[in-house]
Amino acid sequence: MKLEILTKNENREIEDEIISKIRDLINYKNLEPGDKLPAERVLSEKFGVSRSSVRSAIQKLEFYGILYSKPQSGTFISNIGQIAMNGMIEDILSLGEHDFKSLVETRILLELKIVKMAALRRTEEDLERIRQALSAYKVKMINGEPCVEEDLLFHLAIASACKNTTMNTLMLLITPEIIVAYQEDRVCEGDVALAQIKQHEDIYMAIRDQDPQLAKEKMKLHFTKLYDYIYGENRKKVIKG
Amino acid sequence: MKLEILTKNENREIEDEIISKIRDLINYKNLEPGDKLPAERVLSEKFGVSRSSVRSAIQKLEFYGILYSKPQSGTFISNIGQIAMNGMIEDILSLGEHDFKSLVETRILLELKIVKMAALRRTEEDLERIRQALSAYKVKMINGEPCVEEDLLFHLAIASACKNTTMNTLMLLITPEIIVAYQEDRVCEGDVALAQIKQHEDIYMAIRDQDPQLAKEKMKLHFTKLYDYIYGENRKKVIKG
DNA sequence: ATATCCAAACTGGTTAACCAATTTACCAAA
DNA sequence: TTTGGTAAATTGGTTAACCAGTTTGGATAT
Repeated sequence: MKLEILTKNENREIEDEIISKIRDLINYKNLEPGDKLPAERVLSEKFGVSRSSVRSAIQKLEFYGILYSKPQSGTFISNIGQIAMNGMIEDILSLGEHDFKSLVETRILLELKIVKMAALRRTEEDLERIRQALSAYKVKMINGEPCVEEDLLFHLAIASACKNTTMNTLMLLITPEIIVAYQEDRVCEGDVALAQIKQHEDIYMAIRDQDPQLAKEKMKLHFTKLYDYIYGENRKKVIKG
Repeated sequence: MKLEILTKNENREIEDEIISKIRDLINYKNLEPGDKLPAERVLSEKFGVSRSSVRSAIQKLEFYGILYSKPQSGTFISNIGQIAMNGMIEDILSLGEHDFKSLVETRILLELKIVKMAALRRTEEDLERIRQALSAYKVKMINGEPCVEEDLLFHLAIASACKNTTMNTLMLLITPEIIVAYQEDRVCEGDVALAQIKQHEDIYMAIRDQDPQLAKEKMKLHFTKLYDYIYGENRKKVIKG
């Protein structure tokens, strides 16, 4: 277990080091957007690392849109300026794990917007999918079983209905971390369970009726509860009041 | 060029197909969170694809938090339930490129929140970084040079100051696409340039004075201009009025 | 002098062999 | 039966060889 962390850190450090070296190379050689990076083999030799390490570093920069690779041709610098590139690489290097508070803050921000858009743009298929997710959630909830997954699936179904590809992707990205953070089998009981179900049903009905403002209000209500749970007294296994 | 697209599509299709097969395998074998996936070699043979293809698919699922790999041990299913996993994989498979409108919508949503948080939490170092970005932006702007990069660096500096790791990461993710979409060398002239600079300065000063509400207002002003530019008449190379 | 063409070198992508660490299975000793 | 240790098998990660296009540079014909 300890080793795993070490390995990950090591790998990360190696990857980041290569990224840093690539940045230095671009700066030193004054490469501009569209210019070709040295070949992977050359870089691996110059940096004294394996070619696959270089490749993984390049792929990461490619993912962030800073580089792009053309097969049988080379790797090129994207059409963003040198200054912007430097700043972004610095940010990429310095970004670490997400703290739970920032995750929840972001989720709330996203979903208050998403639910409005979903209310306006949802199709019948979206509605049916949301309804099914809600149904699965209710079953678990009533039986007193853990239902974090079903809860978040409900919200993901809404995100899918909002027809904003970017926001949907971002929700997909941050959702797993939230699920894991919640994973300790938290359940609700009695009145609270019923209240939670009602909140979800209210959201669903607002979307069904295509009332964006009401949907946002109901989502806000849903989140005030969540906010209390996050920032309130120490987290409890069972919410009773 | 055509080939590049084909190659990418092909790759993507292969990767998605493998992801789909992995999902089916998990469902068929009823694997639960924490269970170990078959070894990469086994999967590559079973699916009739190369091991590196399996690896890239696994890495993608790892990025989305659905799987995690332990060196010399195996690949395991993350601590999210089977139902949630299935829904998320379906979403991942269906998500494509981001349309420009959704990118801008998301950016605006994020930044209106970010700028408030930045005003509250910025350190002196953050402020200095923002100031420098603003300075670089002004120089280009006054000289009538393209300054999209400097503009977005200014905004990224603000994002970095908001101290929300998740939002900062998301900004880093969506920013390059925006830059590229804007890249056609757009410049402002005369009064418009001065107005743009003033908008930025207003935002900077609000952050400096730690006035979140004012910062948000100024950012909103900045974005109404942007919104017009996006949704208004056909995009122009030079904004004059 | 210029345009055309072809082969050799170079490219990123792919495949297969290799490595070190971990897990597993088994056997001997208590 | 339980325990300890050891060696073989299995793992994800790494490296090196290979492949199919692309680019390039110069030889050749016009």
